[in-house]
Amino acid sequence: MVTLKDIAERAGVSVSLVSGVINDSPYVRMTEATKQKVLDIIEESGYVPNHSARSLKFSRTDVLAVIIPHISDPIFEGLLAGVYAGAEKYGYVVMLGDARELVSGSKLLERIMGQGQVDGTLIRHSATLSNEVIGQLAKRRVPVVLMDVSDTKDLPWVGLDERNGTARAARHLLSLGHQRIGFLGGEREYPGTQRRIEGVRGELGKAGLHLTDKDIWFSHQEPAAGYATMRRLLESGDVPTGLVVNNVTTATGVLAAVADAGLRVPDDLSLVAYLDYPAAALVRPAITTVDQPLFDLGYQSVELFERLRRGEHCDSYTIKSPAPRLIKRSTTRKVGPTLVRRRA
Amino acid sequence: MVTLKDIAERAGVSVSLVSGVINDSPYVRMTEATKQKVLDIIEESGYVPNHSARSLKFSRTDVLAVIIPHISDPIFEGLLAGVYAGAEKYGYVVMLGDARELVSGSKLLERIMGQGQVDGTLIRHSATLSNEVIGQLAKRRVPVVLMDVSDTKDLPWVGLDERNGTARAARHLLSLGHQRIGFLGGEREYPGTQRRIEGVRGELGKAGLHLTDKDIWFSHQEPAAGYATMRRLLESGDVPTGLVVNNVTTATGVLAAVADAGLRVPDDLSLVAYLDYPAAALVRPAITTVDQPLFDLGYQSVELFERLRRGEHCDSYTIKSPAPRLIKRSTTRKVGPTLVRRRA
DNA sequence: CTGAAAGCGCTTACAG
DNA sequence: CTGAAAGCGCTTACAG
Repeated sequence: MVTLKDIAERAGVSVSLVSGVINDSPYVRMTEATKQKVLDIIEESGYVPNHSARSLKFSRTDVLAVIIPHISDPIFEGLLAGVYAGAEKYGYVVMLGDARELVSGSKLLERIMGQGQVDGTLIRHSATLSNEVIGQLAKRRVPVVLMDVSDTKDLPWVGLDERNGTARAARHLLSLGHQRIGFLGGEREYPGTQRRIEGVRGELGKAGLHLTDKDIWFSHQEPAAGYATMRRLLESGDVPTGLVVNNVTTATGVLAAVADAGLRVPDDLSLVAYLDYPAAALVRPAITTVDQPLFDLGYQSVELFERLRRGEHCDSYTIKSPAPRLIKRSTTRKVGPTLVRRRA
Repeated sequence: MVTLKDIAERAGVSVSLVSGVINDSPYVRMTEATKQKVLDIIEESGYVPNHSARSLKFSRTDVLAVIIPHISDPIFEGLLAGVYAGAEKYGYVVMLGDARELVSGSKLLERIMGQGQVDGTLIRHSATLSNEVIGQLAKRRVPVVLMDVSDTKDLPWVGLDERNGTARAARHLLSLGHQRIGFLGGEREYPGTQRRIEGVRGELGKAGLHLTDKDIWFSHQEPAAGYATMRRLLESGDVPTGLVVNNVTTATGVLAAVADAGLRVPDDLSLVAYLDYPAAALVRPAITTVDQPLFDLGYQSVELFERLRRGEHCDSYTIKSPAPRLIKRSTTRKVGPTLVRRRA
């Protein structure tokens, strides 16, 4: 391996001189000629500074750990794109981890908790992640930011306007004449779920309607869980005409369950999914969704992290703009004759 | 930050002694009592060795860079699970990168190419990744392994039995009476695509049939690309009765295009997708797929990497077992009357 | 304008 | 059985 020392020898100068040219250090001065000579030798030898040595010197690793509930869930694509963009901007490389891997004794946790391995951690909170782990992280020397609204006072966070998001979904259903609207999806323990339910409840309240407990169906996020939950809902025999599903990933399973029951969307049931991703437009029926600025969430989380890291004081906050946007596709329609007949 | 020196002082011993107990070094001996005392102090002080310092000393980082064409594509879920499992086994943490980020000048490339930043790189080859980048990587000091069959002699690889995989798909269609079978998906420049086409072609050949060039439709992998390509196929007015789609992700878009054209799957067109993921069972119609051992591919790639890293000689190879497995769901059926009528 | 030295936190032969 | 010293590759005040 070629080192600074090698370059210095080949150039006939001292190592500090070489280090100086690499870092454009104001402390070390040199003639333009020697600088160029050193640069040429670096170029031809393919020298790259040893990163571990710099890490040790500066106690910074330039790696940012990013934990999300489920790596391969396409719902996180936008979020990750934002995180990667922010990371690139500030010179970080991201170490992506699955929350399910973040358990006691795992290498991942060890690394994140250890010293000198990562400069900080961004976490998309989820029910998968125990409060114990969160608590441990909060005690770390390096910043941890939650990419999610949170009830924790210990950790800084940036979140989406969840209430407004599901309220937007409910409003759409209401405008289509739906009077009985249910909520399906989300884990009960997850703080975001409560806010999403409140969003629907609040909107129904304005219309003089109610979201009753029996119309709330908690569910894990995977399509298979959505399928199973929707099946139970259907078997209960007491089905709302409109459904706010949290979230698109879950919705694909929900749609399959409806189809298997011989019901049609949107003729027999209208459905709007909270959160959007491109594939929602490419299933049939295409899913009506509420789009939220997930890219911004990722990007701004890195920004917040960076400020924290520089010792600036930062408050947690909710991204209010752009506001949640309804994307009308094909899973919602006016409460119509088919439905009425069926329910009669 | 608490260091080795701090621990040594608190325990009243030398730093080498402390280092010795941490690493169970055979060079440094101590009484059971002092060992326990040191261990207690480490415990109570929450000391964790500085990773950068160890990296510098051992010139190893314990991080493995893993590059895939598209981070959020669920098709890679199994592959990643295998990689993560292997990484955990050998004590690596993974730095996941998107091939689309791996461009000249990016932090990601810089890190992967640099020294002392990663111990090696696993790459899922793709058309996205230029040969130039691959070439640069091949020159690196640290091992690079391709998680894919490849034509490169420069880089070690482990791959799937692509030919046999698509042959299995074609065989299924043939057994259902399909006589004209097309291939849709994959990028022309990607070596795997050629093998997949050969798989279909070979199987048709055995049945005395042909895969003509006009029944081969290249496409990018995203659903939207599958949609656009299928649309063009449909507009050509000359549609096969059976289609092998490469791969499931693309297939979701293909199915939407078929639905939008007012055609039904499998009544008007049978479709089998190459490669499987759980969500394929949770769309309607559920997609008939050919499952391949993607987890094994990821896991074994780490194994190969590890052996390489230890200086052992390793040949590239194709995973033949378990053999590709057909998962019959709802996108294929016998060439039937509907189809005949339509084509008449 | 340039070089020698100390130090980041660790490990490991070596001397006592 | 235990400690002092050198060294991994780098950067940065400091002395010349």
